[in-house]
Amino acid sequence: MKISVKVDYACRVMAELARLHGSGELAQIEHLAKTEAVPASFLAQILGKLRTHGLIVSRRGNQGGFTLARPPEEISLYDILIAVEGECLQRSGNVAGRSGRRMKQVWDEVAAALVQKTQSYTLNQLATKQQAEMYYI
Amino acid sequence: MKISVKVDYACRVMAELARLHGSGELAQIEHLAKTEAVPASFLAQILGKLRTHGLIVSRRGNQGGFTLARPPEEISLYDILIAVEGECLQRSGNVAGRSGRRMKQVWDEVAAALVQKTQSYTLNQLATKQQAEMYYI
DNA sequence: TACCTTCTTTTTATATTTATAAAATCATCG
DNA sequence: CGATGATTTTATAAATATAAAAAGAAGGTA
Repeated sequence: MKISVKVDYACRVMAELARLHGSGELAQIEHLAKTEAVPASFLAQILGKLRTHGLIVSRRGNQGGFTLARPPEEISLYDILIAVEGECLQRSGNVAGRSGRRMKQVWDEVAAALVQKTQSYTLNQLATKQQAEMYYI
Repeated sequence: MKISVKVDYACRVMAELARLHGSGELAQIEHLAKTEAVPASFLAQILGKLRTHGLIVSRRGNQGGFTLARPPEEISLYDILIAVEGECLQRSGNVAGRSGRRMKQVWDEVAAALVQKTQSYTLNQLATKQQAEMYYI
């Protein structure tokens, strides 16, 4: 029940892509890695996930790079979570013992609350402009 | 962002302790392990955490065992989470890059929602009586 | 066509966490 | 004292997270 570095990286990079959205230019891995302080090699894998889940599109070759597949307001924090981690608040255990069933019920309700909360954040809320020049390394 | 087997075990065992609460008898590891289908040796460590965090009390020796430190309605799902896992929805990463600060803000808000939700469940809600005889192994 | 750029995929490596087990030790009761 | 049962310590297998690198594919340009 922790937020992995990976999913945090993914969100930061998506926020940067949101800032660049509309300019018509593609962002390259190198740029994203620099501005969001993410290891480039790790980022390549993360972008792969985001792409296969349809959140971003890519183009190879000269002037290639990445851009959002949809407008920022149509991509939620939840979408990113699912793309990078699969289901959120999944139970690894099985339903056993006297309280197994009831606990599953409870976990499902807690998970539902989390889903609702994360769906309420969209990329344009994450990509605030005023922090565009503030780096914290 | 997964629910670990460990914390699920902890909750199930606490639910069973809640059912036994008030009878004046202590529950032994062996009993808890059986009725909630938890490996006994693993359970010993989990009970240790619950004990050092003040959720349960124990007595050694003959007729020893465990019991809740407070009435079931004063112990929440959140209390168990903290005891077994430490902070909930902690970020493992650091605050870096153009979006680092903003993302931390967002994660904190999401975490707050989760805290509120888990605090709303207390042990007497988890330990439903009607399932007392229903085993799912 | 040749070449360069940039994404894409795969492989490999390491560190950390998770889940489990077992053994040794300590406390308490009768 | 001796049996019982909690407590602590240690070990370890497996999974996961994080990271780096290399080989491969695609697109654009000279």
